[in-house]
Amino acid sequence: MGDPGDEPAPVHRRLSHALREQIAAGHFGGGRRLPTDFELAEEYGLSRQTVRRAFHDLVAGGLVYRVPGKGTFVAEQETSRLRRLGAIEDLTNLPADTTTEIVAPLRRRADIEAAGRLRLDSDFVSTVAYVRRHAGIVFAMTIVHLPDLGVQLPSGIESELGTTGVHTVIGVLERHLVSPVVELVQSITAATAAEEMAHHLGCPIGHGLLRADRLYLDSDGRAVELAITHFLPEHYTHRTTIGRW
Amino acid sequence: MGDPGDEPAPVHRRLSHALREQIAAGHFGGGRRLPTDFELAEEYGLSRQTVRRAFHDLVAGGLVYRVPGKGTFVAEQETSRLRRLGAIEDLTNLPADTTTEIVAPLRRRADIEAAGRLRLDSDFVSTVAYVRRHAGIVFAMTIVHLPDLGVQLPSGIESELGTTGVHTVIGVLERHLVSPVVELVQSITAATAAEEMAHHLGCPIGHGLLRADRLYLDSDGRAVELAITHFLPEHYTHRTTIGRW
DNA sequence: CAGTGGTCTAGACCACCCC
DNA sequence: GGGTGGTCTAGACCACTGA
Repeated sequence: MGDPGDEPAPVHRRLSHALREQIAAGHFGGGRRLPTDFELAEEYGLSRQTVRRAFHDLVAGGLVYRVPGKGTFVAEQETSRLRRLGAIEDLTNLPADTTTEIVAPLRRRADIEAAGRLRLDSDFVSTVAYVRRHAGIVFAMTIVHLPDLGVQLPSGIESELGTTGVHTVIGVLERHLVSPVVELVQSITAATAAEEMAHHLGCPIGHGLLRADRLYLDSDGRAVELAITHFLPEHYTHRTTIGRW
Repeated sequence: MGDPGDEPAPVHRRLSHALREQIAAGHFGGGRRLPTDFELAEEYGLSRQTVRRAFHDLVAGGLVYRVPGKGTFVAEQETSRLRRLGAIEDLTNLPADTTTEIVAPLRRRADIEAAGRLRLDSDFVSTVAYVRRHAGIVFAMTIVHLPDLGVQLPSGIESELGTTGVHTVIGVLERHLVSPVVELVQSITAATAAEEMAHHLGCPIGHGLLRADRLYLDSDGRAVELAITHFLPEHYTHRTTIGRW
């Protein structure tokens, strides 16, 4: 009943999704070349334009780049403190060498502000907090607010996010949702470290931090997660590229 | 000589450029509908696919949105402290009700770090600093570094950026460049206000600020401007949207 | 029902790269 | 010269909107 939400995705999107997964699995690692338009059109029985449409999305997300006369290549990994967000899927898995550690367990409680930002009728949200480490060094702390979803919250959400967790909350959560997450609205601003925040991040009180609010929306426009992350500017820079007039 | 750089832009890009300008001029103000694919194809003598390609860029930039069965509409303006960057052209004109005031005049001097980030052989850059106001309130301070361009620096660059200026430096500069600006690399992090910065921004020393470094590249890959802006978080939030799996 | 945007195909020409 | 990606065309079918 209602909308099943399982309308078949367009062919070009399924192709770009398949290519993303193959890239993530390292099938084209080390700057090796991807198949050409014509090869993929042949392999999947598609027109070249449909293949190009799929590549267009990957290029826009910064995952690959194309060179006229040469071919299509996997973009080099961003290293150290630079992070690029070009696709929602980049958020469902933590980058290599990054782990999370829970500092406040999942608890259901009233939070008017978070509930309002999640556009809930109720004032109750479930909240969990954790720190993120890269190469063993804490570089951020995240507070996640989840609405009362129709489904039971995944019971393993905490154990799955243990010290050596490699998934983000949204990555774990998404497997339990009926509608997929299709949009992320991100607001970035600056903040200063209060006492508890400074304690978890290992910085002085009053230290300048980068604050990112990320609101995840499913295909029905419902907010399914609000994540508020404070980054240590010494260890994290948010980078975006705008181009192609 | 060398490369003239005046290779004709693709038709779809010229169309999207024309539509951008008409939108900026208010031809489709107040959520009114834009022409349909077929109308534009007819008017410009193009195929529908080419028109769609032009619209795709505008949609990706967040300038317009399309509703199946209804039409194409200009996206609502972001208000107050939210700012969205979807296209380089958004940077060449200041938003409405925003002005600039020079606080340090243009001067040529040695700056190894800035020269390095502009990838110059020389250590000399020209630097100018100004504050930005919105509705009369200072919300940011920008330091702009310019390389020694082949051309004479526009003599009117300061007067053009007076108290009531409506152009950004890159907007003025771009009219004097041989190659157009086609790419912007932006890094965002947090910083704290030093004494002079705090003075210009009217905030306490040590106040948390949002710092954005913007490097503008022309079509030959040369850096033509490095702009370092510190924003007051109370009056500015950087917002981006990621979507469409 | 006509009109809209979303998708896909089949074919073409071009500039560029590399052999 | 063959292969690559970039562009453009002409036509088709679909789901959805709104009168």
